[in-house]
Order: sequence, then C-alpha cells, then structure tokens
Amino acid sequence: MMLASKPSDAAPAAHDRVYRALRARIMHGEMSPGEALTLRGIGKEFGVSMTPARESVRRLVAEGALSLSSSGRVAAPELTNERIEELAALRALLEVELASRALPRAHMALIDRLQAINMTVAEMVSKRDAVGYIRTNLEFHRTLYLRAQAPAMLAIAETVWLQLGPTMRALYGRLRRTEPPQNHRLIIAALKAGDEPGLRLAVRSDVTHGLRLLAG
Amino acid sequence: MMLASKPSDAAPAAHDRVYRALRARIMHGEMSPGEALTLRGIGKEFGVSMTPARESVRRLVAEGALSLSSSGRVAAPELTNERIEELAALRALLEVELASRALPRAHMALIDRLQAINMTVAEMVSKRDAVGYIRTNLEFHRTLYLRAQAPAMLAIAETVWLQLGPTMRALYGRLRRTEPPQNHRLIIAALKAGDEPGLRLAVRSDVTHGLRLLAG
DNA sequence: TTTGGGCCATTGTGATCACAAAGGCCCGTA
DNA sequence: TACGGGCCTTTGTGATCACAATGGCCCAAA
Repeated sequence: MMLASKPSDAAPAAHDRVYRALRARIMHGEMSPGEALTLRGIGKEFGVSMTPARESVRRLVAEGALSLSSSGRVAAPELTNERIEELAALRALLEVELASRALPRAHMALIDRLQAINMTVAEMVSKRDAVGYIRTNLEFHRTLYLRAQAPAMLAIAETVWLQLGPTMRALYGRLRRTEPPQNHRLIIAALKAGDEPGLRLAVRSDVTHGLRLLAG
Repeated sequence: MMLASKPSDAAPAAHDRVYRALRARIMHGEMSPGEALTLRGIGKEFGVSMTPARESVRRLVAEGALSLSSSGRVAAPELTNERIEELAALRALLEVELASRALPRAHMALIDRLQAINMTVAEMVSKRDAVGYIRTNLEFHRTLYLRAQAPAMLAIAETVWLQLGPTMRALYGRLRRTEPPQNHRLIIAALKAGDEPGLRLAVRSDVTHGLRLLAG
C-alpha cells in the first residue's frame, strides 16, 4: 500500500501525519481551550481529504485530547477544576511510579542529558516562551521515564499530558514564573544520590505544583 | 444530523454502535489473542459501510484494544509477558487508588450491590463460564470505582481492562479455579470495616492474583 | 433598540469508488 | 515430497459525493 522509493523515506500514512501534527500542537499548548477545529479545515491545512482528517480527530477525541460537542463539532476541551485535579492526581500517581522504576537504571549519561534539557527549560522560562517551556519540560520528564522500560505506563502518562495540554498554556501564562525549575534540580539530585523517597517526593511536587494553583 | 422520532430512542451513530459492540466483545474476552478482523467483515456484520467500521477500529487501536500489523491488518493483540506484568502493575496502581477514593463514600447500599454482583461472579465460576466471569468480575470493580467520583481515572482503568481482555480469557481458561472469589470477600469486609490499608491490600491482591500466574 | 423568525452557508456522517500492496493458493520443478 | 515463483483475491487507504442538521446572520416587527 505504501510505496517507498528509498528505504530512508518512511512514507508515513496521511492520517498518521495529521494525527502527529495535531497531537503535538495540542500537547504543547498551542491550542486554547475551546478553540474549534473543522474536518475540512484540517484537510485543507495538511493537503488531504476529509477522511484522514476525520480519523486523526477521532483518535484524538478517543484519547481525550479533543472534546466532541453534542452535534459532532470538535474543539480543544475546557476542563473543569475537578477534572484538572483528577488529572494532576493521575500525573502524580503514574509519574512517581515511572521515576521510581527509572531510578535503578539512571546512569550518569542520563543525568547529563537531563541537566542539558533542564538548561533549555530555564532558557524558555527566561524568554517567557510558554510553548517552548511546556515542550522542553515534557521532554525532561519523558527522557527520565523512558528509562523505566514501561511503555504502556508511559503511553498513559502521555495521554494525560495530552488532555492537560490546552489548559497548561493558560496555566503557565497565569503564574508569573521567572525562577528556573527548582523541582527539576531536586529530581536530578535525588537521581544522583539514589534517593528513592526523595525522588518520589520531588516528582510529585513538580507535577502537582503548578496544577494545584489553577485548579484550587 | 441525527434524527429522533421519539425522545426515547437515542439514535446512536453507526460508528459508535460498532465501537461499543466491538469494545464489549474484546473487554469480555470474546476474542482470542491474534484473532483478525477485517473492515469489510465488520461492516457486513453490523450492516454499515467501511467508513464507520474503520473509525471504530481506529479508535480501538488507539486505546490499545486492537493491534495494528505493519501493513494495516488489525487483530486482537498478543501480549508479551513484560506487557502483561506492566498492565497488571497499572491495574494495581490505578485500582488501589480508585478503591481508596471510593471508601469514604461506600455506604450500605453499595456494599449490598457488591455482594449481589459477587454472587453472580461465584455462579459464573461454578458454571465455568469464562466470558460471564470476566464480565461480572469487571462489573464488580466498576461498581466500586464509580463511587470514587473520578471519571478520568476510571476511564484509564477501563482501557487497561480492554488491553487485557483477549489475554484474560486465555488466563482464566488456564487456571482451574472453582473457588469463589476470595479476594472480593476481603474487599467487601474492608469496606464494611472502613479499613483503608486492608482495602488497598485486598484490591491489589485481587488485581494481580491471576495475572501474575500468566505472566510469571 | 431589542427580539424573534427564517434562510443559507457550514459542517459532520456515511456510502461508494479507484488504487496499491500484501497474502494466499496453485502449479511446476528439483 | 519439498520448495519457489507467479497470479489472483482480499484488504486497507484515501478521495469524492449526497444528505441532513446545526449554527449563524440578517431583516423585520414590536
């Protein structure tokens, strides 16, 4: 079905390309809560017909990244405070476990990578780049959790990030943070020390820190 | 778009009807791991065209209920032992939390309902009805977790059940169990006593009990 | 000025079709 | 009998179309 003139070009399916693009846009906070999408609009933007646009939208709806109005209109979800609290609790639950599983496998190379990413995070903070901050912050977490060797758990954590995406942008716009991510430093320190309780606490704090402000 | 001659008939969309039917079939273990599906076959079975069949299949693939072969063929997933262990760990993590949240709201009416469901579970066990057992067992858990008032967490737990569906059937066929669900009794007892540590332990045991056998 | 009704453009849904690739089957050959 | 090549059927993908319902907009009346 898919043709590949060269082994290098992966020739991704149209619906998958659209899905990935929309997913990144949502997860990184490039859509505001309530912002609407149309199938024909998506199709036109990506140069495809309605069919792949529909499939990608359906998939994102299934993952909770988009909300489906009663009459089938799709839009970025506007989360209630209850839902935000619940998603924050889920992040804490899942990511503490992921970090804990990654700890015994975290060698120096990983910690160096995390520190490098963390510098980029700090740079995004100083530049007041909300989208860049969200993206690099998630990259920090994902890099750590990949070491846990728990793909199903990581996938679920990512769908939680996806659901929080549109709200995160609003959140980080609200709180005027100029300080570099202190909790990330605690995470790195706990990793270095092999301190599991400290790591769990640091991850929990980092994950629930901002979200509590918005929801509470 | 959808017309309703009477307010009672919900006039469900075709893709949603197909999705729900396939989802129940998978979650309850009515499909064997590796069993294949075709879009045209689904369409013919439910009297719809390929379009709604494709949407429902795509959604189920997104939720991990079906696995997508390299060339787009869909089938019930054959899980590796590593993945089964991971999903069992996820069940433990999520369901212990859900049970813990349900505990303060669990009144006598709920406990009565759980006991009634548990009798049906025992009946299914004695009848050697694997599908019936899986269905009522999940109903037991869902009834409890609904009290947690945590819809996002419950939704994620259900997608984990969905991923385990095809393997559960094989599992409960393997272990020759005739005893009624002892762990369910422990759960009910802990609920009655308001014993949170006991409840967490009982749920964790119940959830990981069988799955450890298959994966280990 | 505000409100209500009706018309029209917009939008999602599902069916159908053309196409390419993958899988399976059969037959011939070693 | 076992192995391999070639053909044909099956199957997923994406485009297009007809249709119905929703939503918005404008104008008229109070």
